[in-house]
Amino acid sequence: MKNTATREKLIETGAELIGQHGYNATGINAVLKTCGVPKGSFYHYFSSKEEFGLAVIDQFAAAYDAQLAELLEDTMTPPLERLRRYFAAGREHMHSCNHATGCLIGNLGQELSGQSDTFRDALDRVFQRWEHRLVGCLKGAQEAGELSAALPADTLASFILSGWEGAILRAKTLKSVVPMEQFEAILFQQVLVPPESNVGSA
Amino acid sequence: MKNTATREKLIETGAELIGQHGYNATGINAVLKTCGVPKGSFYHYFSSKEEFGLAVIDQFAAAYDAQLAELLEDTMTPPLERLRRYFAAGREHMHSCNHATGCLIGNLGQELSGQSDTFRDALDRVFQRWEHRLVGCLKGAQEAGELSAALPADTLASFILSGWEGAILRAKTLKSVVPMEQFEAILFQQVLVPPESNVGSA
DNA sequence: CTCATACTAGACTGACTGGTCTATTTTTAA
DNA sequence: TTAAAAATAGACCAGTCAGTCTAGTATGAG
Repeated sequence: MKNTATREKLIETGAELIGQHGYNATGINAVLKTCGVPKGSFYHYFSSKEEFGLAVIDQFAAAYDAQLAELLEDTMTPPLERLRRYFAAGREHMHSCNHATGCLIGNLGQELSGQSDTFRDALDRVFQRWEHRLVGCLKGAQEAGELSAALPADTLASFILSGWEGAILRAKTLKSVVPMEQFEAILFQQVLVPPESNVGSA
Repeated sequence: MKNTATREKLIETGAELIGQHGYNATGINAVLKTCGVPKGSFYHYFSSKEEFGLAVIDQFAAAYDAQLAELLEDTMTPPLERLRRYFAAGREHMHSCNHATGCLIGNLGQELSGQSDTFRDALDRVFQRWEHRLVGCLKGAQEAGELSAALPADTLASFILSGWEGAILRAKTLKSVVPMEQFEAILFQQVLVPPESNVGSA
């Protein structure tokens, strides 16, 4: 029987520290000290820091995707309202980490995608799954008549994901969720508009 | 007379390496080896790596702001066309660095704003100057009747900056400028619209 | 019980980190 | 001409890094 508890503890601690300080700035020794695991165990479960980092990404992606599915596929709620709840959850998370962590995948994408193709591929897959969830929600909104069908859902999803990630970045440097609120405001006012409406008219 | 050539060479090399690998992953020795400057000179000009990093940011911000002013305040060109040129320049730069570097300020904002308030402040000031240039251009567009005056220019500028930074991040992880193109497409189709137009109607 | 495997434990290694130190050369000003 | 200041030069330091190594303990199968 495999003891996965230690492995999970390492990954959990790693996600926390890497989220706070980034991948390069997080030493293995710091992870070990934080969760009280000896080095021998670490290299029993992971062959290298890179493999560990990938495991952290995988674990985070799985948990995040589950949360995303729950929020964006909640059929009891109108599609655009699900999106609003998703944004609200993001803002809350930003508050709860004192505007310091932001989005682990976004952080690592910025830090590592120019450094290692293995990491870049892993992170890109996460982004694409994420985008795919958005596409589903947006198509639902179009079918429900909440959203103009004139805009292709996949382009829209890419637009939203980019904007949201950028807003998180700005929120980090500003130490305020205002950029996230501004992004959401204009997004719903100008982009996620019902069919045949006259938006933005002066 | 101060010999600023060596200092500038250090900053230039630093900007390049930090842009490629990030701040933490760029060692001082690597910078020195790349530009052939001995360590004694480095610590003659900079008291620490942090001060060096801030100098790199300052230098980059000044150069970037100058370029921004040239593009966005070119009165021979209609305001929204200036913005399109700015986006085109960004895409070209993304190509020219093989989708690896992206935006130095965005990279460092992601990497360092949770790590050091000094860095965070410096980077935030750059973002704000940048945003201010956008506000000017957007107000110009509103005055020229190219853009609905219903949307506050500062909220719009924040929206654009966030979206653009996020699109750059996505472009890095995807190794493709498509996210930047998608952002621009929807931005001009839905957000930067003339007064009283019926956009997005199905 | 016995033996192999899973796991824990942490001292240790070589490479590299940011930073210090002393010495030397070049430049400037008087 | 000379002395101070600016700048170059790189050996060196303590600390940290990812990763290795050996040893010991727990566990489960037969």
